[in-house]
Amino acid sequence: MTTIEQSAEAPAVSAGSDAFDAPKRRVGRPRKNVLSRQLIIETGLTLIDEHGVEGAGMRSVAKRLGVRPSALYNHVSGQAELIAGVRELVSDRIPTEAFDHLPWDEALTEWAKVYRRAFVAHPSTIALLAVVPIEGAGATTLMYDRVVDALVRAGWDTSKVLVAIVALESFILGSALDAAAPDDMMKPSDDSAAVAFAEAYRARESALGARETRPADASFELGLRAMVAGLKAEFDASR
Amino acid sequence: MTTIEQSAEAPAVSAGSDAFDAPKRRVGRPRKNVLSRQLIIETGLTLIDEHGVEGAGMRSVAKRLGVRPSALYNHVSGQAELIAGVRELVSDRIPTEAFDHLPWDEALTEWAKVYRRAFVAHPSTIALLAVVPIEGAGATTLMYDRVVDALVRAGWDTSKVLVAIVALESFILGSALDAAAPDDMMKPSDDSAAVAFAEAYRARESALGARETRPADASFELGLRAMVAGLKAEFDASR
DNA sequence: ACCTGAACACCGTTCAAGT
DNA sequence: ACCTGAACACCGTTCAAGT
Repeated sequence: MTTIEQSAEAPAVSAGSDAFDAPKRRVGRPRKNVLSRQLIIETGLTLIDEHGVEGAGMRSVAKRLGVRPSALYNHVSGQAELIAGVRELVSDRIPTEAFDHLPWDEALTEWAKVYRRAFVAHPSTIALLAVVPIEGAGATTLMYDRVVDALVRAGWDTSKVLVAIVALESFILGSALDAAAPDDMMKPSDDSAAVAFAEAYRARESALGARETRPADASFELGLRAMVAGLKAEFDASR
Repeated sequence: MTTIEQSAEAPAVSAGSDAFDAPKRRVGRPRKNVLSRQLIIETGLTLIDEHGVEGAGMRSVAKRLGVRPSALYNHVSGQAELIAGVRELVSDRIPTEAFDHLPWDEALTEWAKVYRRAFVAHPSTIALLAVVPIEGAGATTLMYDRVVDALVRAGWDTSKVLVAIVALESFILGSALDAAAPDDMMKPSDDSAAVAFAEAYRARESALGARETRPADASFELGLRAMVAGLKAEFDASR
């Protein structure tokens, strides 16, 4: 209400510089479409990368596209579909070629790394997608299919393979979430009563500082090594 | 605005049944405080449990407490502090006694289970807390201290112990996130081209259905076993 | 079919006024 | 110090009107 009144008060010069607002298009259907589902979703991802999840609302996407918010509803059903679309967009870029030429445990390690990297590149998306259900027909399902197929061929029990993949995926998403948080998220205060923790915090800092490694990356590497080794031990024992 | 006008239109009977709205309190400081920081945060958690995260906004908390939204700002700085408070409230309930009488690897397994359970009991909080920075002086830090102390006493390298704990924590939070999602989140459509995946999905279904186990629980158990075994192998090898 | 313009029903937060 | 009442600056979404 206020917003509308304000923009109605100053319809003057349309100041060209960096303004994404004030669509100067007259009413009625335009001769050529200015929007598409894909364009809207790509814009959503761009805005998420620039300003975080809360910067990618319907009104912000519309503004960036030089369009009124209501115009978006001709192409997406609402914000939920926008978010689901962004999720698919990000996960479509996760390669699975490692399973073509590597032993299953090494391929799984490679896959986990690129999987996590895809989401760490868009930190703000992580909390979102973990919650959004994937659509049954999407490219994400095809990625799972590739991984399942490779593990079954390698000798994994068909009824257990998904359990293992989901376990690994939980670790990947949790690690991506951790990577999205600031490095000093759990920095102890100087006068902290948690002396053992404070000591370990400092020891980690100097150990990682030498190698220029982020704490989140170090934890991911260690955890991935541990989990894959544990899975392999269980796999070997069962045959 | 609309809300205010509506409640002003019907100030009539104060209909007692299940109405939480329309505070019948006159202006000015009340003789006895009706609010407190703790009460506000506990109400926040209650509403999250009842209606999910989006059901616990400032206005909803105020309504449940029979108070105007602006009254909350006398006790919390805003929504961010409310959420951080809820996080602390949930994680304060995670016990660490297992470290008193069990070997480190078994204690770590127990801790992971109760840690995950605390958040699975409040599914909607999970995405939140993973992102919210913990306050340096809170009870969460003291929990970390307890775990670090136990592992160091057991012989863990001081510079590596936090790396391992954060790795395990990533898995725990990822698993809690997974448990919060519906069981059929990745159910393949009947005509899916992902045949290996669909086959594995059915095989998992019948294997777990026999034991009445949720898929998310099975993955957590397997992943936890694998990761702790992997950590133990690396620990044993390093001494 | 696909856009604008206007409105509806919400948010979180600020602040003066009252006790 | 701690509440109400009113307002400000936002949201997502709906829908009639225009082409």
